[in-house]
Amino acid sequence: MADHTHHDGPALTRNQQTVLTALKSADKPLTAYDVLGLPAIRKAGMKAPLTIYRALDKLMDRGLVHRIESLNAFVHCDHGPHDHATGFLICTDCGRTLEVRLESCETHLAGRAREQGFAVDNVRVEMTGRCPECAARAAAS
Amino acid sequence: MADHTHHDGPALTRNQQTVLTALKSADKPLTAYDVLGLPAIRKAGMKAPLTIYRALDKLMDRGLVHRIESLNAFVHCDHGPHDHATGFLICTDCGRTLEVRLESCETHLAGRAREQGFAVDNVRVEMTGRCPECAARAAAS
DNA sequence: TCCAAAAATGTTATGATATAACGTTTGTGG
DNA sequence: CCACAAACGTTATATCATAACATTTTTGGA
Repeated sequence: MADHTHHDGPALTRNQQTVLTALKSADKPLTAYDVLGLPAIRKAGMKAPLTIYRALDKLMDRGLVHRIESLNAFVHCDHGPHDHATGFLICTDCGRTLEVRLESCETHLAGRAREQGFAVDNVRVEMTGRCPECAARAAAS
Repeated sequence: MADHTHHDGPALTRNQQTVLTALKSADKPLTAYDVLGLPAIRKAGMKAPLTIYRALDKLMDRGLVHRIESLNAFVHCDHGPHDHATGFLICTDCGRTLEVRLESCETHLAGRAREQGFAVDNVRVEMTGRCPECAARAAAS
């Protein structure tokens, strides 16, 4: 190995790094405008929505960030780079999400699609419900 | 049986019926604004977005219409009333969708969630790819 | 090194999606 | 027939996302 880091393309730009750090610091998915409103983002000089969306697009291209469609929000990927589909568990009480791998399920889903003659290239799964903490809190009340 | 129809609540209102008919006539999902722009809708006197959204909300409550999150669009449910989760196959070429039942897969997905202590109440699956027609057309070119 | 092409960014404006607030009408049960 | 709830109309506004175009930065050769 010639280098001490694993490369998947060029280094992140300053904007991209700033946005990624912001998402990592958040404990739940943030909308682009949530990100835009963060002090760290303003300090970095980012002040237009497009600036945020552009950084998010690049981060998604690399699989470092995922979009939660049903929330119009973005969350950093805590599973490291991966090829297979992931699903998200979204707590309707606290808004936090949990990412789950869908190894076998992806195969199953894509199989169901193939039965219909459909050639799948992307699978998205979002599940809503209560996270363990919120379920416990609800049970206690 | 006392009646010849199966009831699941009160009859649809005129607005709801108009919107449902519009979605049934469409060959792919429509956004609320797509619906708003249809001649049949204008003829029925519906002219504000909120009018459409309200009808769509009620239709979704009854399971007669589904929302495709990744398209911000709505499609009528051609599977009749159902409890279990459904998935959508979305063709990235023609924009048409196919609804597929997820009987066994839902169990699997919810099981994965339960492993994490998550109590799931809703599962959404959206898959993009090419429908049989578009795949054939692409192969021919 | 320096230049040219590509990528990223800044800035302004605008497009697309969705809901708040509030008053009126309609439908339904007592 | 009345009272209540649901649906509706209307206006305004909130929220999410991209177009267009000029400028700067990065990068990869000559």
